[in-house]
Amino acid sequence: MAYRKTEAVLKKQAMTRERIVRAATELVVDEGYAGCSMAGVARRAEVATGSIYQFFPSKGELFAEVFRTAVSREVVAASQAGAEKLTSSARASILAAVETFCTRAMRSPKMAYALIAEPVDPLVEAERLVFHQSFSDILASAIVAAIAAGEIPDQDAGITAAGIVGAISDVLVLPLSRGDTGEKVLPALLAFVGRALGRPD
Amino acid sequence: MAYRKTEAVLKKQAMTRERIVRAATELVVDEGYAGCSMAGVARRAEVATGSIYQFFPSKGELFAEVFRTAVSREVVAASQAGAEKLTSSARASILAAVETFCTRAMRSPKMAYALIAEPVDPLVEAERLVFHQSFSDILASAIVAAIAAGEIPDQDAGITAAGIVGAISDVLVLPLSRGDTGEKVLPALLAFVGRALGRPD
DNA sequence: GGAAGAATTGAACCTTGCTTCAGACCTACG
DNA sequence: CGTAGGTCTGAAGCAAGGTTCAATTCTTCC
Repeated sequence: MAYRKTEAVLKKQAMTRERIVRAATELVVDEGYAGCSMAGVARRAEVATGSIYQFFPSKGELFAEVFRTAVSREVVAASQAGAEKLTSSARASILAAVETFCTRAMRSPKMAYALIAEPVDPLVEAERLVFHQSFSDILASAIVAAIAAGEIPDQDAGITAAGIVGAISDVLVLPLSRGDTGEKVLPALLAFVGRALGRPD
Repeated sequence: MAYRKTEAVLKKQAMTRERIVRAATELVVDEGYAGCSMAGVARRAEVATGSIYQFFPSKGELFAEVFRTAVSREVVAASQAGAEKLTSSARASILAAVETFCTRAMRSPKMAYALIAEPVDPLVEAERLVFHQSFSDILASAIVAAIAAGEIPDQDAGITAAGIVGAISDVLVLPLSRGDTGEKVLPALLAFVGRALGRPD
């Protein structure tokens, strides 16, 4: 046995892997999923196409990771924003989460469009479902809290949450797919969400 | 000149064309867009693969027509349902349109999923946007009427309409993608839409 | 330095399914 | 009938892009 992986090699590989994920992410941010090819990722990461396959078994798996990471980033940001407002009111907390999500989406429209609505392969599609679901779950628990606090009327929290996520998606999709910032829709969207939550009877 | 298209030939061709569109539509209803290949359409329509290209320049164009037809059918059904309730109240009219849409969607889940959310090619994707837009437009004008009638508070009708379409989509997507009927979500969804429209102050 | 073995390269390969097209078959009309 | 021209067939062609792999380069350790 004349060769054994050393610490340095492992570290270098980890960096390469990360560079690949970063390159793929940047490609989605810049061009959308449609503009992503393995060759393109390789070029941007400065590795050979074949090298990607040392770290990921397929294109689907690579981009599933890209999406998963992006999703978790967004979910954390939104739920943090919600948590910060929790002291004032449950309503405000929900609206803050929604607003944060929208603001961030408008900052990377291509990525947001990819996460929300762009056609992608099945493996990646699954991550998108996770995204809608995760975000919906955050809202749902906030909604449950708001109901308990008597701030909004009794309702099916899961449906309301899914409805809000859907409303955000559809309202943003057109602006986002154009690369437009769609800044002016935000107030109206927040008003919509506010009404959809309802007022205590 | 020893040949000139006769009435009978034209008629036969029109029938063939229609058979192709019908076969393609049935395929989407049965298998979703993912299960549609040109060979499959040809088999089902009992023509040769090549014959399809006598009527449609590409797969995208064929399915764009399939989607366009399906969309207009749904839009007509929903707006009719809305119009029928218009005498009672503008609110009721909007809710009737939404309910009709959902009920019909649940009857052909694969087609509904394809129209709402399934990954498709760009040409067909455009039709999907038209779908969301058309449905949104119907709701928007009903919403404008409701505002004018003082039944709901002043609001950006376009955003509310888009929000409602999005909410419907997202609430239905999970059930639909599973082929589930999702019957129990309808009341909660209608309640959501009702709240989102708002009550006069 | 050199042998053993791992990582990396990138051009060739392969798969999938849309599209084409040369030939067979019809239809119209003299 | 015959011929001119259209229509239909379905297997072959082809494009795009993901994946593979023989050759090369690098890493470890004696």
